[in-house]
Amino acid sequence: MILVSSFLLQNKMDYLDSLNPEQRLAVEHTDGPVMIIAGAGSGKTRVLTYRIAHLIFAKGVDAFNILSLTFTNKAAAEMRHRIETVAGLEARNTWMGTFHSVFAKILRVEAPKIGYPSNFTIYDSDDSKSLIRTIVKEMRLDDKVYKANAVLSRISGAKNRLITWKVYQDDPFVKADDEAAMKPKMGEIYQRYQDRLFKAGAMDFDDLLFNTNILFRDHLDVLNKYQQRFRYVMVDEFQDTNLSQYLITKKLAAVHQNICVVGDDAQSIYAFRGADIQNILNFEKDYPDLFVVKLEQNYRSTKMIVDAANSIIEKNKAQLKKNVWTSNGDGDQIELVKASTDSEEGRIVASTIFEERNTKKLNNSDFAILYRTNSQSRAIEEALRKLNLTYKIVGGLSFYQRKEIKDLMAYMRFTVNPVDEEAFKRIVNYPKRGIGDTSVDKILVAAFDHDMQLWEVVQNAHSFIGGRAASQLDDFATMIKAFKIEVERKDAFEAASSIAKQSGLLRELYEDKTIEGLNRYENVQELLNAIKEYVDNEENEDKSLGAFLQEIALLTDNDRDKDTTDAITLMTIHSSKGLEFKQVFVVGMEEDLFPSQMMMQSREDLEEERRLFYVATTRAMDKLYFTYALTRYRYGRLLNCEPSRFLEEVSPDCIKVSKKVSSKEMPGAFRKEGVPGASESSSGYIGIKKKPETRMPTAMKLHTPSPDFKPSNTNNLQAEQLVEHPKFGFGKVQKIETEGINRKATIQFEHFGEKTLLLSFAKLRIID
DNA sequence: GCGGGTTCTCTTTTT
DNA sequence: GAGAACCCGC
Repeated sequence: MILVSSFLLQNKMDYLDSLNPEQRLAVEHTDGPVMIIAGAGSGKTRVLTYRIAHLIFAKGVDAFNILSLTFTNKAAAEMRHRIETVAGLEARNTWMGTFHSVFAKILRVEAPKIGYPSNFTIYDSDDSKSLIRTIVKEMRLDDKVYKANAVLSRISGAKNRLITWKVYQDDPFVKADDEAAMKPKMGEIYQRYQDRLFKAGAMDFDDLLFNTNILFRDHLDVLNKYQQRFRYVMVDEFQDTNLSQYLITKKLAAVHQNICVVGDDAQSIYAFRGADIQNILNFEKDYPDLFVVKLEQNYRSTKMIVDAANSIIEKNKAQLKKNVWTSNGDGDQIELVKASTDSEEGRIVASTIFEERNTKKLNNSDFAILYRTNSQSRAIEEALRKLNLTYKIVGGLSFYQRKEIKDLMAYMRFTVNPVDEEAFKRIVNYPKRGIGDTSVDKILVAAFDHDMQLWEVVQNAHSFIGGRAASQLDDFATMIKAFKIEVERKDAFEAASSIAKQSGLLRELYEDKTIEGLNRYENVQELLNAIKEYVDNEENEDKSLGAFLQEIALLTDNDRDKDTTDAITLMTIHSSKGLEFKQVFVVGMEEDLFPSQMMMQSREDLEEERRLFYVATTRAMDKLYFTYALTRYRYGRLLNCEPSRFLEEVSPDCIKVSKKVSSKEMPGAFRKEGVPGASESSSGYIGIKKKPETRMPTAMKLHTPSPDFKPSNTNNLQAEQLVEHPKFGFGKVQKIETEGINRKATIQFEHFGEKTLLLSFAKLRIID
């Protein structure tokens, strides 16, 4: 054992020599608070890996005392793999995982302390939304006003900032906000939602973090236990942490103060999930004796790509100063490709890959196609299939979101935790057993009225509902009881197989002989295989079904083992973070698509989209393409598209207009205008058509709201009134229109011209 | 309670 | 364009 260690140590020391001075500092400065600002392609994962190895070998730290938090399971798996190659099996005891998975694991042990069962269920966002819909219905509210998505994101935002429903309801600012949005019942929905989750023994994604905070706040002995255990805490992708996550890490590191955060503010792209870029910008304030290292040398990309990326990101105001540079070769300019339609865009991308692959002897896996939204993959896929190019899609509709998978999982969930309301509703009448919506409603109402547990009501169905449905429910309860016994006695795989068969689910699918039906059947088999693998894996100590469910609830499609065949990668820019490819296509570079129109509410939003653009750009090692289409099918409609404003923000020296342009439409129409400074191509000068009036002037500074800005109740807003908008500044109401249940106000703003705003969204201050 | 047809809604990113 | 919600007749 000692021999092995010293051999690895020797090995590691060789590796140390291969690091540049900054990387080495980041690895060797192990104690006290450290912030590593790691520019794109600066060898961040390598540094993190060696840092852990260094802790174990050079400093003699027990791997058991190291906690390493990442954002995706994939990143965690990658890190674990790399550490084992550098530091050997000893590193296995390091706690490594996503925030959600690590704290779910802790909560599984400690949950009873805060009143939850240890076999609590984790609700995914579909479950959450369904529960919200139920609550909105029960409260007899308009589900067009209280849309599940909007309500959930509001609640999620509150939880990520550790605002309880009580605080939420008592806060006058929140109240004013909700009233201005004409959603005054939001606080009550939050309260009921939380109550129902609790009764169902369930936590949503945000609760895993929220409740960890509660646990650490109310049970100092528990906090102390983990503080002692995690002597070294590391956080990767720190720019994407939200307040809830940040406070957990801060608490954990409070005793030993060995906290190391790694991140790049320029790659912060998860504000919609509550990530707060201020965490990284203000980290220094929390730790005055902070040691900061900047990794600025990019090892990944050509000089051209690094320059282009820098020219993009420098437009942002909110950022830490750094100077990313590379000693790599110049490389080619970025190719800008215009297509007439989205399908032509796909064709050009596919044929370019086909040619490049053959002339440069590249593999499919050297190419990636990145887009802003998942729905854009369709047109690209079609084109790739026509040329027989192998591709794989990362993300998109997840395996775990498929109906058949959720159905089987719901059976397993309900068996393990028979108060899980969402699981119950899913399976009680599937396959059909004559228990309709009316009976289900009666059961739920009975549980609510008598303040009884769902499972108790189901077992005593005769006392609450009559006739046929009651005896059907008896059979259902008997079946679940049988499942419970199986779960207790057998391992996850045996129990799950038995549940799949006995429930009739497998038969139901088997009888469907359509292609989709066959697919569904195979998917269920695949899930069972996954369970088998889980059981067979030596590393998993707890082989119960409950343990497996815990594990799987936090997996996403990105984490599933894909075939290792050589394939082109298609994914959203968000999923591409941390990856690299020789050639990258960023498709759909159209205004309103990228930057997304939904995002364009404020300067902060624009800056986040720009960071996303930066992330996309810096994935490429050798060659980068931007493509856009002049028309695109979206939601079944053919839209006219404007090229993205981002195209104009890239340094003109870095872009050339591609020869691969629209076959149907040659550039005559746009010959006069053009990308400022873009070089000419042999086939003509293709430019960017401008329509400035549809754009928010980027150069113009957005209004800063008055210090006492507070949205007014806009129910009685009328024409001629003066208002202040937090982003657009002062303006005068022109007219108010009612469209269905929506009210719209047309406002003439001092600096931004006339805008029509939906009153349920706009936060306006009425000036008396 | 069920099945089939139709209408409506949501179209941003993920743990 | 897809999936959920809704409606209607049996």
